Amino acid sequence: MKLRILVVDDEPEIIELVEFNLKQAGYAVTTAADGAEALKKARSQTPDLIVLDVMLPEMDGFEICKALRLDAATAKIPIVMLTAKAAEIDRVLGLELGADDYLTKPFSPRELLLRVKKILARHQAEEKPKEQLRYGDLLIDLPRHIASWKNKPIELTATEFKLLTILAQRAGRVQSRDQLLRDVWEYDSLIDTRTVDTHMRRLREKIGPAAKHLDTVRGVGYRFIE
Amino acid sequence: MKLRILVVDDEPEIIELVEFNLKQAGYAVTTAADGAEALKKARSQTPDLIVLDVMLPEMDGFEICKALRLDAATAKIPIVMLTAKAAEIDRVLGLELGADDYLTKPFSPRELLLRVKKILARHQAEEKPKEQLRYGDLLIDLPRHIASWKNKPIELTATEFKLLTILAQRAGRVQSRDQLLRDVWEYDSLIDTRTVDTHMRRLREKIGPAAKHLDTVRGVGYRFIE
DNA sequence: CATTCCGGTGACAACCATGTGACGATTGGG
DNA sequence: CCCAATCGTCACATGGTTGTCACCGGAATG
Repeated sequence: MKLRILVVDDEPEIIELVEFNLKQAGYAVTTAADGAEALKKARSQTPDLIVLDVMLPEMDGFEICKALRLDAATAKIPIVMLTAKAAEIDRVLGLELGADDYLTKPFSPRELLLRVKKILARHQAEEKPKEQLRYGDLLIDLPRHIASWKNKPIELTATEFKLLTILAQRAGRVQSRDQLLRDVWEYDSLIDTRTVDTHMRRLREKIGPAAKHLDTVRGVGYRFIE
Repeated sequence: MKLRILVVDDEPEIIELVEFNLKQAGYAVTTAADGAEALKKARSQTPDLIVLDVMLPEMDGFEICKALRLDAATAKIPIVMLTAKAAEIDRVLGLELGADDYLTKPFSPRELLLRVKKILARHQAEEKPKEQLRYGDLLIDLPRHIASWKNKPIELTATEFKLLTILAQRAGRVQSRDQLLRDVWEYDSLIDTRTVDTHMRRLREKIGPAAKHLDTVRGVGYRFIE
C-alpha cells in the first residue's frame, strides 16, 4: 500500500514541486493551501506524514502543528517543517511543538525525499505491536493470552492461539502454509504443511461463530478477514 | 533486586567497557547495537536506566530518545546520553528531548558510574512502587515481606514470596518460565526452567485457598488471575 | 464429462508439558 | 557439629496436545 503524504503550503509552485517529486518517489500525495484545510484533511485522511510550511496566511505552521498534536487522531503523524528562517530558535521551537524534522528553504527535492524516507522508516520501526486485536465481537488479548467472543473466553491451545494471532495481525493478507509454519511453528518445515489445515480446522471448530473471519484461499493459503 | 541498565552503542569496545564497569558495580546489563533493537529491548525489559550513544547508524540517539519518550511504557526511564560532540547545542537539544544527563567522550568509567548512580538514586527516590497488593482475601505486603490470607500470615520462603509478588504485580498477564527466571532469579538462565514448576507447586501448596489465583497456561507459562 | 487437485474431516498414536514426590547439596543457626 | 530449612534437579505418571494419515467431497482443469 502506498504511503500517504499531506503537503501544506500556500505557494502553488512549491506545492507543485513537492507534489511532483513525492509522487515520483511512489507516495500518494494530497495537498492543502491553508491551515483550516490542512487540519480537515489531516483528520479525514490520516496521512502517514505531513509536509508543513511554516509561513502560511492566517494560521502559521507552528499553530497547525500544535493543533495536530492535540487531536488524538492526528497526534502521532510525523511532521516535516519547511521554513525560510534558518534561525536556531525556529528549529528548537519546531521540535518542541512536535515536528519531526526540519528543512530550510531553499531546499533540494532530493533532500526532502531523504528526510521523508528516513522519518517514515523510523516511524514504521517504532510502531509498537498491538496488545489487543479486536474485530467485531472477537477479541484477542496478547499479554493475557486470551481470545474471546462476545466477552466469553474461547479455550484455545498455545498453537491455536498463536495461529489465530498471526493471522489476525496480518488481517486481509493471505498467508501461505509455509509462511504460517515459519511464523507459528518457528523451526522450519520439519512439519508437513497439511498440519496447518488440521489446526485451522480445530481452530474454526473452537471459535465457533468467529470462524467467519477465517477464510480459505484455495491454492494459496489462509486469510483473516475483518 | 538488581537495577537493570540498557546500554545502546554500535561500537563493541565501548559496549564492552561500559558493560564491564556497570556489571562490576552490581547492575544487570543488557545491550543493543542499533535504534530498533534499543526500542524493542527498552519496551520488553523496561530497564531502570538507559545509556545511549548519540552517534548511531540509521536512527541517532536523539531520535531514539524522542521515541522512548512518546511511549508510555518507556517514557519515564532516565536516559544518560553519550556523545563525541561537546557542542552546546547538542547538550541543550538532548536535555530538551528528555535525556537526564550528558557525558562527552572520552569519558572515564568512574565518571559514568557516578552519573548513573546519581540519576538512579534521584529516580528511585521519587518513584514509589506499590507497597501492598490486595486481591480478595489475599494480601501481599512488599516492605514487610509478608503475605497473608484472611489476615492470617502465610509462611513463605524468599523465593516463593518473590515469585508470588512478580506474578501478582503483573496480574492477568501471562509470564513465561524464562521471564520468571529472569525476574525472580535475576541471574540469567543457569537454572532449569522446570525449577519454576517446582516452586509454583510449593507456592500453591503453602497459600492453600489462594492458589486459585495462580493459573497455569499450558504451553506458555503462568498467570495471576484476580 | 472425466480427471486431477485441493482442502475439510475424523481417528489415532506419539509426544510433550505439567504436577508431584523424592533426593542431594548447601546454608545458617543452635 | 548437627539439624532443619531451603533450593535446584530429577524421574515418573498422566492427560492434554499435536502431527500424520487415509478418506471424501467439491472445485478447478482440460
